[in-house]
Amino acid sequence: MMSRNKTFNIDDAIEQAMHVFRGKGYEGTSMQDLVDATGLSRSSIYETFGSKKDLYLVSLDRYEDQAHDLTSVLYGTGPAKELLLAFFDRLIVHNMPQSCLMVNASLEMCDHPEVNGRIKANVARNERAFYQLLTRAASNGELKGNPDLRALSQFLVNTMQGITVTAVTADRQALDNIVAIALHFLR
Amino acid sequence: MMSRNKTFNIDDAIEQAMHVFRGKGYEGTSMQDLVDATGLSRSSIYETFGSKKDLYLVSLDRYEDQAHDLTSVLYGTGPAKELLLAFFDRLIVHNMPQSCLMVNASLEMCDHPEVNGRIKANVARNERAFYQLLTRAASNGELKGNPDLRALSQFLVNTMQGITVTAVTADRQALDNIVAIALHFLR
DNA sequence: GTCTTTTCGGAACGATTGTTCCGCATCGTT
DNA sequence: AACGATGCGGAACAATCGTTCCGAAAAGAC
Repeated sequence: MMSRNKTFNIDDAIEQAMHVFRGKGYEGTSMQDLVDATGLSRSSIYETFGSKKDLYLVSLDRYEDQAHDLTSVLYGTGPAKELLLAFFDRLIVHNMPQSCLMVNASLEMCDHPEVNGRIKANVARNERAFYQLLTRAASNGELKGNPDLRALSQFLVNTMQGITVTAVTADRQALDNIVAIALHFLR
Repeated sequence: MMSRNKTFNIDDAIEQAMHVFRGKGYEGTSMQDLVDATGLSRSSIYETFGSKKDLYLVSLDRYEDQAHDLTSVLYGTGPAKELLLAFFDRLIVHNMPQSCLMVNASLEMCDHPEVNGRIKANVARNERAFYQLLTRAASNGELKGNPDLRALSQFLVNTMQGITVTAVTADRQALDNIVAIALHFLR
């Protein structure tokens, strides 16, 4: 016998919280920031999510969900080079205004086990996406030489993470230069 | 007619503060943390440095000074490949316990102009170090093809920054894989 | 030894932190 | 229509934040 329903949309609240965390980091975000951004009252936030950290974890999960849209490009059809260029283009656009929440979390919250697990899951998923693409590319003869595909996947993830940091200070041209060189292993 | 000298060593205090900031970030570090780490009283810290942020900026400068020791490897003599491998080895060792203060600052404090300027200076210095090495390597015929050395320098800086993020979750083997692939442009 | 200037520990500042709690408003249920 | 449970705004919580201030201790200058 429930009597009243929430007047706000939980998903919207998470979305707003995620943006704040992404922009200001965990420690840099205050509860007041979250109240302002979501439009909810403190009590509603605590009742719904439990704590600031819980809301942060939920925000990480939301971010991870949306990151799937980005990596989905890598599962497309066509030449590997085209797919990778499209992927990195989208990555750069995504990170030019403000950087990646996951990378942010890597540096700020790496010693919190719940956060660390999510980071590792994110990295592993990216690595798998690259690996899948590379095996296909290899069998199509799109790769120079006979590279270690697992190592190459790790290299591409590293390039990704570098770009989210580099994007803070560099201009678009520099980022494109970086991508072009990183993809030299392609025929 | 000065009457009394400081009983502490300012350089030591900066060193300790730098370690704290590196480990916990700017927002994550409290004044109490700095008091504990340096052994100074609050008043001494404020009298000597001005504010928490001022002490942070001084810590960044100290970090940058020490970073010179790392890049100095790139100015050595011998095959470019050896120098770069030695450089990345030292970079990895440096970043395995805890990540780079500059990269941390890039993500956490990028919108503070005084911080941003220092970050850009750090990136520019690294880029110059690579560029210098690459020009020498090019004239020695150590490079495959005829690459754009400026772009290649940017790529190496990006690889550096990626490694400081990747080092949080990856093991040593993965990092070595990444370096090996990143240096494929060498003959 | 006295004077004078600076250092520095620690108390205190107001502001803000994350969190809790209360009471009225709201709405599904009977 | 009355009940009863839930939602939620806002006041209040203790703790901690960065910062200031004051008084006693210290030490070079005379």
